[in-house]
Amino acid sequence: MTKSFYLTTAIDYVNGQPHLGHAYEKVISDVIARSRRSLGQEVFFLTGLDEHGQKVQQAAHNEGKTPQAYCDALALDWRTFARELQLSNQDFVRTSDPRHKSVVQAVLTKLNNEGHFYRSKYKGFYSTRQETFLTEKDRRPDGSFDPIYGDVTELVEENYYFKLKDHQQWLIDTIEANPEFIAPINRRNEVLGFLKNNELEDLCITRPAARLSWGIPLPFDPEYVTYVWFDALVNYISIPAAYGDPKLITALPDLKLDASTQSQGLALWPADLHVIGKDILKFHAVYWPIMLKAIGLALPKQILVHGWWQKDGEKISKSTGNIIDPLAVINNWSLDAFRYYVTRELAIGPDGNWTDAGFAARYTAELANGIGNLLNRSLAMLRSYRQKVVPPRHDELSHGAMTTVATVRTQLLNQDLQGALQSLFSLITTANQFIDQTAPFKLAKDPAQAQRLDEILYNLIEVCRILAVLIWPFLPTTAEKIFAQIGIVNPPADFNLAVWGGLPAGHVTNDPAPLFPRRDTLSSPA
RNA sequence: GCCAGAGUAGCUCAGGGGUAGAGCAGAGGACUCAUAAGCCUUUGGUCGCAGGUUCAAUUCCUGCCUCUGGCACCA
Repeated sequence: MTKSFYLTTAIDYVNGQPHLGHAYEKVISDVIARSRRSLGQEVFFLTGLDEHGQKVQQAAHNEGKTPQAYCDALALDWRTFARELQLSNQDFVRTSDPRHKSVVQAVLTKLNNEGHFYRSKYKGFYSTRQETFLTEKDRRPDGSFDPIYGDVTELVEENYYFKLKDHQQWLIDTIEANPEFIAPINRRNEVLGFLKNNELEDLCITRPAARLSWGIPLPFDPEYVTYVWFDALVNYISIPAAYGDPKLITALPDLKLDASTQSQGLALWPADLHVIGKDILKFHAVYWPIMLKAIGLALPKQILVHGWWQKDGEKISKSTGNIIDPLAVINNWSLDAFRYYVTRELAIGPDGNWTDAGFAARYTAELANGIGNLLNRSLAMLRSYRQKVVPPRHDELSHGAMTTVATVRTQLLNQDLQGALQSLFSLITTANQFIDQTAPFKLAKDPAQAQRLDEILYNLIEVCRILAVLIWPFLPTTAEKIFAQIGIVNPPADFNLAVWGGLPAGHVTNDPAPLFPRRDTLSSPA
């Protein structure tokens, strides 16, 4: 079986409801997944939830639920959210899944047997009320701890540690030898700078089950559960293992799995892309590669780090109330408008700034007046002048269109989603200029110009058809609507359709209908 | 505090030793197929501040100011 393009999102921690940051990461990942599929690759797109830990245990307790029941309820919301975003994920992992737990335990068993762990004592200040250790940073200027922590006592706790330290130089060498491993480049420099200027400390990988019961028990010491690293990060390999990826079956020979899914033998690992936020870069660029090396697995091809959103130039925060509810935006403006704004507004990497005015401006200028109006005027002219029948093929805009197609292809393969949208819209401008220069509405008044009018109309409809194919990974519903209006039955989900001349003479289109109705028109009384 | 990066048109940003660029916003115009859309033209800048190197600096160097990111909690 040939290896699929395997991409993942971060798995989100289930305390609370999904917000713009979650939606953003999932949408850009989905666009990448759809792009690769359109370009002919098999794709496995994974997203999911991180469910263990103190906060969830506490929140469940407060609601009088078991942690599992609490997570089950929230997981439903998050799956619904994924559907609302039209994510094309193949699976949805939850860290409380038995299939995930068994992989985590197999990993822990293997690394323990091979001497990657040791026990050690940690002495620190412990807040019983918050059930957490405090650090020097938690002290107030006078040296005391904030009363919210209650009684703070010095406590000694024994835990398991993973030997990170030994692999520091290897990691530096690996990152330097693989320039693509961390993108964008400034994030790579950040990691290298950190690794060269600091000595790694070994990683504490457990919590005593006595104070954190909602976790995965260590197979070799039931007094402990594994802490976040060997739980959440492992999701990236636990799902491939569940589908019987031979690389994982070999690396984890003691793993017992569900035979029905395992028999599929999907070839997924190594991941081609981990899409993450900048806040979890260290875990993915430092801990995870070393964990994989210890397990005996290849590293992912690339870690793609995106930025955060601000609103009106300020940090998004619930307390100040400047929040964006993605579902409200989707209900108000349509899913495709949301997907368009977040992919078009910024490149993957820098922080973005959400403004309602900017959103409305892009909607009107680019979606309604841009792609929507081009399709509308092209189909309207074909209807008026040729009774919706496509004339014989003509190639006047072919060269420009094919140049755009080639550029977009390269940009999609480089995950340059913003650039691809910009390229695609330049073709819209070209087509609008073409209409202006050739003035088909004038030619229509002169029967002697019938052939020239045919030529122009063919070029316009064909450009619209190609635009639908190019835009499908970003705006799947819109692309399908364009095809439907042109009267094409097959889906626009295949990049190979973006070849000039695909529209046959004599084809009959449907009637035009606005793809993105102008909002000012909508809201004004008739 | 330490380590990076950035300050260029109203906004978002590109560029780079020799007449400052794009998109959007603003202004004007010709048209009418279209969602009053589209097209053409066009106004805006001491290129953060102060020095230095150079025939020539927005670009290179130094200092300063401001902002952002990282310095192991958090999409």
